[in-house]
Amino acid sequence: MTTAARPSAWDNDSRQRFLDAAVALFVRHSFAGTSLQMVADELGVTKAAVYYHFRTRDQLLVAVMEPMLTRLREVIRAAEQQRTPRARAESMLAGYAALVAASRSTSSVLTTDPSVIRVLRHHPEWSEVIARPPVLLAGPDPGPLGGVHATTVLTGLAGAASGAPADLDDDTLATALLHTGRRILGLRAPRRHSA
Amino acid sequence: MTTAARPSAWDNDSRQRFLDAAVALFVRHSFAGTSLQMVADELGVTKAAVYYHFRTRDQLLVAVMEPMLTRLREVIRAAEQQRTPRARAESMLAGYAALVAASRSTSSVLTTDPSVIRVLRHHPEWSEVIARPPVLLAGPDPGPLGGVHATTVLTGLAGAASGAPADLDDDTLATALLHTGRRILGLRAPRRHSA
Amino acid sequence: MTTAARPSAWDNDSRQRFLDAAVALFVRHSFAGTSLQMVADELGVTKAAVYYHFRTRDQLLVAVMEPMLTRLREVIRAAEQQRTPRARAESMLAGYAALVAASRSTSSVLTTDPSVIRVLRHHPEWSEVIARPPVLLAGPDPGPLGGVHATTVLTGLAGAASGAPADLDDDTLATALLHTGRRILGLRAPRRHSA
Amino acid sequence: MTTAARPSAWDNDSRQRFLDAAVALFVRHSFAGTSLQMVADELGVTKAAVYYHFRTRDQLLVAVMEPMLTRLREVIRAAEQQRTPRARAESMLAGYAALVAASRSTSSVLTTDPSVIRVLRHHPEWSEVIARPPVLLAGPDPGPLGGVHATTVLTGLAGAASGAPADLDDDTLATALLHTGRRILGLRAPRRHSA
DNA sequence: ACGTCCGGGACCACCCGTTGGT
DNA sequence: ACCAACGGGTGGTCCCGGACGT
Repeated sequence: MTTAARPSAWDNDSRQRFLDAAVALFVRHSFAGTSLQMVADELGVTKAAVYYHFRTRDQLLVAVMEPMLTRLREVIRAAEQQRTPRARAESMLAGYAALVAASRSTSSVLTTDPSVIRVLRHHPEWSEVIARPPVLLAGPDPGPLGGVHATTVLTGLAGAASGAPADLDDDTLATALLHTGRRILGLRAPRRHSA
Repeated sequence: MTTAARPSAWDNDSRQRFLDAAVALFVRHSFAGTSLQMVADELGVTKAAVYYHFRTRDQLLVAVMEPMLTRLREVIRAAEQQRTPRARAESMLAGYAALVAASRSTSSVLTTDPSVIRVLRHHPEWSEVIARPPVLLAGPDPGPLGGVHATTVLTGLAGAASGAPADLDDDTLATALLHTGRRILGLRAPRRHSA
Repeated sequence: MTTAARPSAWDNDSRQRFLDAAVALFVRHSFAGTSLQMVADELGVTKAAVYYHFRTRDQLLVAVMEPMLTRLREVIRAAEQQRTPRARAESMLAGYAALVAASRSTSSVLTTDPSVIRVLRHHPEWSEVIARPPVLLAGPDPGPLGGVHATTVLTGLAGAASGAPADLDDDTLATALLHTGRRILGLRAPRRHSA
Repeated sequence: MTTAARPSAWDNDSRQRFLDAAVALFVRHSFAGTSLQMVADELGVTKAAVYYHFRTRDQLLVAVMEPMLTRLREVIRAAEQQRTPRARAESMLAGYAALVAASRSTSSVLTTDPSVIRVLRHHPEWSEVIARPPVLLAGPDPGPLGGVHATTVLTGLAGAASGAPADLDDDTLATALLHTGRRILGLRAPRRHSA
């Protein structure tokens, strides 16, 4: 009974296999270059099986990105509760570094593929999540170069994470990315209150 | 005679309109998401007109990327003539910063679109141009993080250039990107021989 | 005991809900334009539920039409027992008017949807029921216009019945259609034997 | 030379072949039951050829119905210029009888196929053409049966025309339908001013 | 008496590339 | 230098039917 194969468990399991296959293909061929047929072939099923779980290709994309976007929303929320622009940028940066280190593929797809951004912008619940990070990161430097540096961080860290060797563990990578991000933005490591 | 209507001049002019339209669409929809029909519609002509200038869709892509790749090849060549890894990285970085500032759209397409990289890899004359920059930039830091920083520079600067405000002139942007790149790679500004 | 919950009673009840939903959709979208999914959605169940009651889509159609076709067969049988062509036409007309008034939706689907006729023609038990009415109605006028008038009656009355206001009761509608049909066919009201 | 095959002539000719094939299939299978593949197969070409002339299946339908709808609009316009309800109904009826006799297939498709009506209703330029005829025909009899008779005429005449023998010439059929229509609506033949 | 998940196939829309004209 | 027309094929959507579970 402890290992009873509940339908819902199988359900999630089966669904996850589609998601994993989809990310891998998005990374290699971009979203627009990935057909449902390719996803189906990757798993040895037919397109109808994909269709059962995701009624449209856009919904497949949203389902793929959702866990990462949810975490990103948390990061944004935490950053916006800081009191100074500098603290908000530092918080956003640290959260973002940890996020891209943990979700290397999806992060890179999110920041690089214009088709992905186009789709997510049409989903009201995610459009804000896409728009905020650059603003938060550019906060301490409101000059024209502030935006440039923010973009450098967002695309650079995501690109670096997706290209990092697989045997580099998430924490190490996140720390390295955090330090790199601070150098780009000109932030100094904040003093910790305790320990 | 100087302004003689040479066919080749007209030719190049017309051809350039297709190239410009294509880049703009590649940026907005990625390469895989851009059809010849879209390019034709953008210019108010038929697909056959596109096909007259470019025999295949891949050749259109190559034609779009070629000027930038040629310059990139020059940058690589110049960098490889430096004697120390540090000088090679510095030279590569400076050339790359100037290049992406001058070719903002194409650079970003090159570094972010997997379909583009796939196509160029199949062209022997360009595959090397794609493979060298990370190696040169990672030169001074052969540890696992060297590659991470190199990737951060390549994707970050390109992303920043493509997102930079249009009224930021190329030289200012290139300088800013160069400084950012040095901070990422941990390079110090080299002493100039003169002036 | 009379109201005992017999399985068959429940069965028929549930089955009837599918039939009703199906007719409504056939009227709005034609048979070819109605999918099993639409029927299922209309009732808030899955396709499997539909499939449990009707093994194929064609059988769903036959089940929908069957009550009406059975009655139509009775009408034809009664008409063919009359002795003169005129009496046969009058009998057929009266029965048809009453029938379409009682089965407004199904009648209109039967006479107007070519896909429906095609399916029923493949069912030997119903092909005759479709073929006879025009012949019986055209009986008194064997000229080329006889067939025209017969068709006018068959399609016209069915169309009128399906478009009639819902608060018009069946008897009133049937009487009106009967009179209209007589005018089309040039029939005079027959003398009744009694009462 | 007088009959020189101008491109435009060929153009229209080719397009007309698609339209003719489409009507025939709509009559036999209804609109929803007719695929572009069936149209293509009927003419021995590929779907792309159909797609070149009509960008969507709905546009093919509109193109098929357009000539008839244009004539119907004329008929409506002429009818609405009459002064009495009776004269409007008579005018509408005469025009409709001539129209369905001349466009037998398309008329029957228009009045019987719900999918067709649905599509045309989404086209603002035609929705009025569909809505007016019943009103004009029911004019003289505003009771609940007026609408019933009007519908009987519209569906009945169209059905009769589509089922009429092909060797029945248009004028004879139109006259017969006109007389039938008058009997249904209870109209008497109007006195002509002259001849 | 249903829901879950999926195979196999058709549909429309649209793709890339070609031919033949002008 | 360009357009009209089309072949051959794919992409995304959705269909009918059915195996399997409960």
